[in-house]
Amino acid sequence: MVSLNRISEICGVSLGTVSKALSGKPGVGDATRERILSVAREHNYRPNRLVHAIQRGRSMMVGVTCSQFDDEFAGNIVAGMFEALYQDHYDAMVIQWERSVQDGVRALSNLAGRRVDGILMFPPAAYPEGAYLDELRSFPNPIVVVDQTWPGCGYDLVGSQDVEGAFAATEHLIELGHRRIAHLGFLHGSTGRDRLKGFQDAMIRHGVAIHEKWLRDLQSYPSEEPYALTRELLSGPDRPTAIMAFNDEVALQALAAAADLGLSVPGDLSITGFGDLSVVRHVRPQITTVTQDPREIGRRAAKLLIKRIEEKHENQAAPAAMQDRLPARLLVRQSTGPCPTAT
Amino acid sequence: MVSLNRISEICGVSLGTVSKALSGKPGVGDATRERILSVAREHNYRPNRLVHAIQRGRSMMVGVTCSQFDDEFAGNIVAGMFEALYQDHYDAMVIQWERSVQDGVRALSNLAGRRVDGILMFPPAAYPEGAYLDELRSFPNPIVVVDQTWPGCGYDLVGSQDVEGAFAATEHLIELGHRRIAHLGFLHGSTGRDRLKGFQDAMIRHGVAIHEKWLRDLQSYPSEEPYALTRELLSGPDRPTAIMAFNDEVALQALAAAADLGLSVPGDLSITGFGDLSVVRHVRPQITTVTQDPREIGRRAAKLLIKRIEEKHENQAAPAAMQDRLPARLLVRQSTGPCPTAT
DNA sequence: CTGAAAGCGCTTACAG
DNA sequence: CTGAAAGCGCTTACAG
Repeated sequence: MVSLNRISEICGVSLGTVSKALSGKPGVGDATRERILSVAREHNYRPNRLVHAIQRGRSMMVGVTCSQFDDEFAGNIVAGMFEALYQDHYDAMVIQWERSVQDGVRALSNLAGRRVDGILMFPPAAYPEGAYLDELRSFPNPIVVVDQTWPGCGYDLVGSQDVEGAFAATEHLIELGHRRIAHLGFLHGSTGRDRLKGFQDAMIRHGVAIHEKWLRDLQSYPSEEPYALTRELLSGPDRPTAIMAFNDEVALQALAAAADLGLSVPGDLSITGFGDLSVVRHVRPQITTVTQDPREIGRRAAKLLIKRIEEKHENQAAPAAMQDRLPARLLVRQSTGPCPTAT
Repeated sequence: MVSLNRISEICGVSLGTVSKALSGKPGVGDATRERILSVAREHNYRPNRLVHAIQRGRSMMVGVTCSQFDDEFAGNIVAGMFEALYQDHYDAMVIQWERSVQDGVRALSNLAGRRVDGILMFPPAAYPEGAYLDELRSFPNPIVVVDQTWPGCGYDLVGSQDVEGAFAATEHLIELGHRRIAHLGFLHGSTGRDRLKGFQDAMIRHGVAIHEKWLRDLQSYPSEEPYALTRELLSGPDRPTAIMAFNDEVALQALAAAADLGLSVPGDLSITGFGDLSVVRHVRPQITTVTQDPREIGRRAAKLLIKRIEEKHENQAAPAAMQDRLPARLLVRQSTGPCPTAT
């Protein structure tokens, strides 16, 4: 790539003149400007944005850490982030979280070394600890956490109303007459714990007994574990009539397990998911679920981060961390139905 | 973030000495080095990698353009890329392709402005044209295209053996006795055209007639169109006994359409997918499909790009563009079975 | 209108 | 062992 210097040589003018001409600043003769512009075009000159970043002390680059892209939810969050970042002329440097946790210090210090103006963090269930967390805390610019948080996190969060969504799903099952409701949860993460809380709240509110034996906690996820746990749950003599699953993918596996056991859904068993992935519409029965708006979560997180960056640049005092949780609404489809009459 | 300059002030030594001390170069007294290191640590100093990039003429950053992250296939490709990039100490700047095509010149010129050392391109079906393609051609560094290509592309490609995979799937249906085989294709993209070719090759090889009326071309994808097209295909008096779908998501919708029409799969209808997404294992019947290895595709693409970058840096002549296509194997599951006896 | 100089944050020969 | 200077690719006051 040609440099300004090279162009100034070619045109026989000084560096400063070329700079002014190319950035459209006044104070350059028309003929000179024309000549410079045409030479620049001919050589395909692009101003080096790394230099801008150094000079201004702002890279206009944001770090995005994400544990996995391979599902629709994460993908849409990231897509929403990109949308908002692009609008405000920020670029995104992406690092994969698993890696960054494993080899955390290097990945994070990379981000600091590149002088990113902030970090959008989509954390995995295994939240950061130890040296990694120290490195994170030493990062000098704003951080916004997305979807999931952890004890003592202290950063801004944009996520979903997990408690409320789970409450609505549970209430729906109760209103259908179900009393024997299992919960297939994922308690390693804050969203899973929130959803369990929504479940418990609804059960208590409606005076329905919670049976420990029907409460499960996924240990490794994603995996085939939800399928196995569901089979186990449904194989005993004393089985639940409804299962509230941590999310759509878990619900999908629960559905498969029910099918393999010859149980009809929703005839024998009702199942709810969480997230409204497109796949739950393409499956029969279509799964009753709770909507989330990952795209909007991503957008809002990026906008909030940009706001924090601006605030910091104007030397405003850092405001207290906030939580922005988007509504999660119940979407009734085909996988839930009236409780089968007890035998 | 403190600068070297600031640290040299604090320590009362020159810039050069600080630089040498922090980068572990010889020629600094032990006491001085200790003092500098401790001050740097205390102030959380991170060398500014943007400066390195300018000085070396290498940013150690690669641009990744991707149309969508919201599916497992794309997500794993990107994950594979990150894995290989990280190993060789490259970072990734990611831009979303839809955006970059729409507003193409800005996004690409961004990449050039950031001086990325190369581009990993995961193109959408709507391949680049016009001003965008011009901008792409003017990009001075290596480019590797992934999964899908376009007429006159001219860049290295890492993808799958789409023709062979589709051939195997079709042959499988033929061997099950099917003769009335529909193809739900997506001919806007090269992968779709390749899969159609594999289909045609197998049909011709086995002397099975291809019926135009059972050949469909999805216009908008992703969408609900596959569902609608399948219903149409299956509703006439003269319906196929097997459908070969462009990919797993299309197959999933075909399965839903069949279920809604009361057709049993594979009793009345056989369906094949392509891609081996995890969801096709969690659905009943599990879908017969063709495996792809997106993670390895991503890894290889990144490695190839890095190789090209090194070659270029050693002033080697640019080698001819190559295609690296990974095996796509047939995976028989539950959605394909013997052709029902004609009535 | 044009140029020379300082500076952003570094590294790397080269003096002392 | 330590420092001063040049240079990477720019921008921005400030002279002329």
